[in-house]
Amino acid sequence: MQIQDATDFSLKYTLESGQSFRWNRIDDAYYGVVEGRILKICQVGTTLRVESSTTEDKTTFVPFLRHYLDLDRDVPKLLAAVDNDAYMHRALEKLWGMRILNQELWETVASFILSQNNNISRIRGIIRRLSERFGEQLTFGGYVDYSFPSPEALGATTEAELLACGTGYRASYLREAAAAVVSGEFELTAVKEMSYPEAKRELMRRKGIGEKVADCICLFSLGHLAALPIDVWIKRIFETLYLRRRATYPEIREFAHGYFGDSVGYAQQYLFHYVHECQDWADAEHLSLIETSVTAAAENRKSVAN
DNA sequence: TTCCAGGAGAGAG
DNA sequence: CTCTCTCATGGA
Repeated sequence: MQIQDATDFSLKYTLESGQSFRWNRIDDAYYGVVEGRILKICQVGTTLRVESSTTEDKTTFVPFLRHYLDLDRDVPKLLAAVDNDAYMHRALEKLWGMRILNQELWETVASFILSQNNNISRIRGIIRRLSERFGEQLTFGGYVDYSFPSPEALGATTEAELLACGTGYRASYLREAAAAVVSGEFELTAVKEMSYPEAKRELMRRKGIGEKVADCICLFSLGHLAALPIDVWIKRIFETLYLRRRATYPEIREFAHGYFGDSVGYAQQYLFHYVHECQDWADAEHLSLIETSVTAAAENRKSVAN
């Protein structure tokens, strides 16, 4: 199966930017588990070659994939709207084509509950062990992986079993969220229909889901591009580059929304991954990129909006 | 060995 | 509202 028109798309940056924890690169192909099947995806130019471990109906599989990879959104247009300064411009150039995935809701809820006060490589390890232990085995040629565990599977475990997978103190958060989904108290299908503020508020009713994790779920699963997950890196980025002072989370949120607008979630993802790819992200040369343009860019945005 | 990581909850002020 | 302390884990 192929998608021929993957223009302005980078499989590498999309799958390696810390929004999904389930992809592995082997040579030039990416292997991952998406909603109960193993996918192998390979990008050559603007063509994506996709293979699945299960038999797929092309009429539904292609739209499913396009939505997962956010290929049906006019991302270049939206990125133009956040291209406000020379620093952001450099991030956009380096990571051009990175898109924000639309991932399955339960897996995203569970994954980002596990992400708190944790690092990406360790989150990946926890999710792999949970899937091995509580998911179902999938095979694709010689490649073996496991589906993400259902709410039923995780809700029925003990915290000791979750701890054995390395979840740490987040075990109770995960188990309780899973049990709430099973009982019907936590309605994921309803959350999908909600606006961004409603969905965020509903998600934050769960123990272990605060503002940052709720924003990750809204952005990486529900397609709410106004969501702005502020982790230690995003805080550091805005304090160092844009505000040039220590700032509270509400201050950062207010500035970022005013500066980048409705697609601040996309802007955030480019900045987040750029500083992870680039050790000298805050050297004098980089700092000068914003100094010269932040004021003008803010004025420009305001005049465009009016 | 200490520090850090896509933080959140509980408590105090 | 803001600040602080704690939480389990393992790689750097």
